[in-house]
Amino acid sequence: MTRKKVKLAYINNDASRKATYKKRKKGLIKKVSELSTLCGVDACAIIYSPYNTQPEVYPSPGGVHRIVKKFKKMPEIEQSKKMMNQEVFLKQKIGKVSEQMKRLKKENRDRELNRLLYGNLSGKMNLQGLTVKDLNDLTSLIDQNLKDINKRMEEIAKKTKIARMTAATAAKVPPFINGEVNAASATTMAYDNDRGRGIRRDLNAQN
Amino acid sequence: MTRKKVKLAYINNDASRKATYKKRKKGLIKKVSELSTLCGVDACAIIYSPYNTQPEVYPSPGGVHRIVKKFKKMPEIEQSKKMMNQEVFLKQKIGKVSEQMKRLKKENRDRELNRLLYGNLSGKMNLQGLTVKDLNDLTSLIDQNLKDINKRMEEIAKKTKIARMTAATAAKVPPFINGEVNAASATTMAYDNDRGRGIRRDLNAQN
DNA sequence: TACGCTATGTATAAAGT
DNA sequence: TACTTTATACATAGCGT
Repeated sequence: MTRKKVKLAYINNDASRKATYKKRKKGLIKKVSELSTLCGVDACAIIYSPYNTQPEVYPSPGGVHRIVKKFKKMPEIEQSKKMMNQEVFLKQKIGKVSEQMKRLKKENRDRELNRLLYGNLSGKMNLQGLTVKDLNDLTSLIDQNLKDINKRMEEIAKKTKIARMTAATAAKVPPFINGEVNAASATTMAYDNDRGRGIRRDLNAQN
Repeated sequence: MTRKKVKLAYINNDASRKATYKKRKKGLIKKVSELSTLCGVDACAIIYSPYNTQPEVYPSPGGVHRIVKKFKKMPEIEQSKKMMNQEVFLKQKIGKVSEQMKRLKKENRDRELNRLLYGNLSGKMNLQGLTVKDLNDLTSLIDQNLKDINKRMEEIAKKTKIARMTAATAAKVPPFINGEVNAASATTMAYDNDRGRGIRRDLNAQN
């Protein structure tokens, strides 16, 4: 069966178009009806099609007249205010999608940095190809990772109830359970094993 | 997360109702827009809600006016003809559901008869509790089963390419591959092993 | 031509942030 | 409160009858 992804455009094939019309009109009317019921709002729909001489409406001709009357009472200028029309609808949609794209780009970049970090953990990192921003972000990333690690360590320490362990066993753990390790010290820890500290000072100066 | 099944009734919780309204209104407008595009029809929707002083419409105030105007031109009597309104919509729905129930009942009955048939294949069938209709249906069922079996046999015979088999092996198969076995002979075959043939004549007489 | 089926796409109820 | 996420319910395209 393998259903296609619906090209949002006029359907050229007459039979398909009619079939789609029938199905979607039914679905649409159901939706209007549900919205009215669930949210207790006044809503109507009018659909003109070549398949019926009369328009198909919801909720009923009378109901449509009542709602339309209410609509007509407003001056046109008022009607245009804060109203959902095609243009606004599309613009909002575009805005949302742009936002999402931005997020995705950021996510991608973060992943890339992570890959860089973990891919080089055991060897020496090659920082030559990175921009200043990349390096700063990498620094933040390391900080965040260390914070996460320490947090996790504390959780595990609590859960396993270190206090009840023998002195000999507990002795192996202390470095990780002595209270919280803040961001500054975490960074220091990271750069103590690298040439990074000097670089970071430069970067901070540029910010 | 486990989404509930949507009780089609007014949502009492204010926050939920508003959330649902926003989502569904958006979905509804999208649907109207899609119907217009895909099928090239004139359609509009007007929604009044307590969340906006102005009604929310599709496609635009101007477009709505145009469509509404067209609608208002018709005499009310004409509008009621062949039009989709709430009542017709519900009646059609009820009709469809009734049809489906009918089908399901039939399906259930068929299954029951099948169970009866196969559950008694090796022993003697107890036909005492059955109605005349049950017996007739059971007869049809047996016919159908035999037809299916013969059809399947032929398919298998073709697939395994009997012609290429040795004469010794092929000799075991002939009874099932000698052309098509029609309904009448299938029935005969079935009843040759049973007292059923007599019963069937009686039943046919009653029909 | 219209209707039923079913795999797949889409809408959305809840819960999280 | 509004936006995002996730699991599920719901709508429906393409087929077959």
